Amino acid sequence: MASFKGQAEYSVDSKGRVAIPARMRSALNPEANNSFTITRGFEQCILLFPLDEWAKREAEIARLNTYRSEARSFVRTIMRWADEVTLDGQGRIVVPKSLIAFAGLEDAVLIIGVLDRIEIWNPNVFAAQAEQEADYSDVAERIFEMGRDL
Amino acid sequence: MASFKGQAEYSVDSKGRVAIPARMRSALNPEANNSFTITRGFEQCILLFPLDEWAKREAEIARLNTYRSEARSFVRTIMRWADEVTLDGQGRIVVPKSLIAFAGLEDAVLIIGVLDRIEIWNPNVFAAQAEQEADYSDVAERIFEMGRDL
DNA sequence: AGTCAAGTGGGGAAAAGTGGGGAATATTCC
DNA sequence: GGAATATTCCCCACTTTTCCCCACTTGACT
Repeated sequence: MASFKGQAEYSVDSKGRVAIPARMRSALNPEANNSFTITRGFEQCILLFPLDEWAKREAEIARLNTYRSEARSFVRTIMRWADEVTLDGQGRIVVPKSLIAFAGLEDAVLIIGVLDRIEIWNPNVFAAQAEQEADYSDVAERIFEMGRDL
Repeated sequence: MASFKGQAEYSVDSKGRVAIPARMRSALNPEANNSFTITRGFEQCILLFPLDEWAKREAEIARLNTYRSEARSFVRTIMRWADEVTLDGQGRIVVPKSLIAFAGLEDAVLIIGVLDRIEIWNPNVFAAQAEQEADYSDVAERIFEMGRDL
């Protein structure tokens, strides 16, 4: 599995292009074919899954029981926003307009590596919602304790 | 497991480079590949985990169910600050700007070996927070009492 | 005194990020 | 259907940052 990490603040140009940090590009498997499935997150942000990683997710989704109305709605929402994007020669992707609007992107974006996915945020939106989250030490302590147990 | 110990006061140069003490470098496993995952600590300091050590922690994190909102925020918070750094030919690492800012690093740094990790502090920040801590012997007493009760 | 290892500083080549032009392709509108 | 317009894609150019290498200093040990 790709292991994205780190953060960067980059710009969105007038054509809706966003550069993907070189660190994260080099974490891609060759099977991803320099491409991502781009979709909306549960929070107000954009998600990028390498193509190979997305294939696994899609398989999971396909297994859901679509005789249940809830499941149908869930699958519909996920797939409705999903699109495929490929890196250009400069290591950038073009973000679909609908997703730019959804995430409220303006000039600058915050790009975060989150293990199997890359998240793209409007920095202001991120700051606003990060405030509501639990304190870092509460969160981190649990993880680092876990490590110690191994 | 690597076992770091001791302390040193080194400098940060204009390029954000910090030398890692030779003692600590020689404590690295070959599997660490002369690389660390660098991240923020609970306190206002920077943590370095040898790559092999970090891999264990990351495996734990990857097991979390990211369809749960709490887990998502948890993983995002951890991975956002994490980055991979490698020793250069002179035994130094480049500290990411966001972490320099977080830890408030200036010209000098205090480097402390703490078992499985290395901590990097602004010496002034360290002194200030050390003052607030309870007396060393009181702390020791409590910690080891706890252990005995388990 | 000489050698060696360790820490420090800087120069230059290479890579990364940013912006824009223009051909090819789609889309819209008469 | 065809012209006009818009969009997409690929390429080139510029600036900044990163990375790799070399050189100097200091202190320990022989």
